[in-house]
Amino acid sequence: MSLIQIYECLCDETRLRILHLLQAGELCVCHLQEILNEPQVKISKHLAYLRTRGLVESRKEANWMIYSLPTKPSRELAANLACLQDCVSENAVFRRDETKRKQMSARIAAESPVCCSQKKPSGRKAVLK
Amino acid sequence: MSLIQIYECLCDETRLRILHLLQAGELCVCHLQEILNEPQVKISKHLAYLRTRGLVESRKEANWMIYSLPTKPSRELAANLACLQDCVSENAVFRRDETKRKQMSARIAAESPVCCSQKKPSGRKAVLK
DNA sequence: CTTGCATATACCGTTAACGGAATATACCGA
DNA sequence: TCGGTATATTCCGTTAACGGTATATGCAAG
Repeated sequence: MSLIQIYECLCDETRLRILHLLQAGELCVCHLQEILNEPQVKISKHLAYLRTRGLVESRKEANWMIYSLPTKPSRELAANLACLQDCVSENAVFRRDETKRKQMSARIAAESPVCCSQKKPSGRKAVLK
Repeated sequence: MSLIQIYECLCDETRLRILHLLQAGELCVCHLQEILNEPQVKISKHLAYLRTRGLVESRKEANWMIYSLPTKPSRELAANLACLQDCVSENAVFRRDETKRKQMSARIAAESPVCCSQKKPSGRKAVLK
């Protein structure tokens, strides 16, 4: 993971929003989809982009893929993620993402057995640590 | 100058080296050319790329164009330039650029009336503040 | 006003990012 | 095994970055 590759990953707003959200903790694809309000394929492809370059890690849980920031980020990555947090801390789009994330967490915590799409209770739920 | 645009500017090694060098002070194109050892057109185009996005400023002096970092950088730019400095401080390529810059400055200070190409003394010299 | 140097721009080919549509895969519950 | 949900991948068209070659512009010395 080179410095240039890090910057390449930071060149897209969707990826910036994903990275910003993941700094508050791991998320599955459908939750990202809900928060960012973007089509699944778009989220999925940006996550693949980030994963192949080592900016995020993923683990499988049932049929969800849960994405998170690396447990051991390089010095360059850590520095740039910190810088990103600083840069977007007052940005409306990123703040709204945070808010939506909190609302979603609250909904999940309230035991509403809904994962993402709010279509039907399914008895299943992505469990985030 | 958006945050995304800043990251786009940071995606290329030549541009990173230019920005890193400019943090130690302004430079003209031919000096950058000498330090980076890259063709003139490449340097010039990357400088134009940076200039149109507000990452560098330029002023004309005789027939030299002298490039520098913005006198009033945005918060995002300042943060990312600081981050860049931190990230490359131990990188061989960037350190070598610094060394070459110092050698060049010493040569100029020693009154060798040569601007860049070392071809012929011309009696002219780019004067850096 | 011509010559030479410094710099910028136009043109071209190659490559990769990006988004969307469609499809494939994987897993779970019934 | 079947249907549905979550996610990934393939295909495709558009766009922009990048590097190189050639050329143009601007300026200064003589």
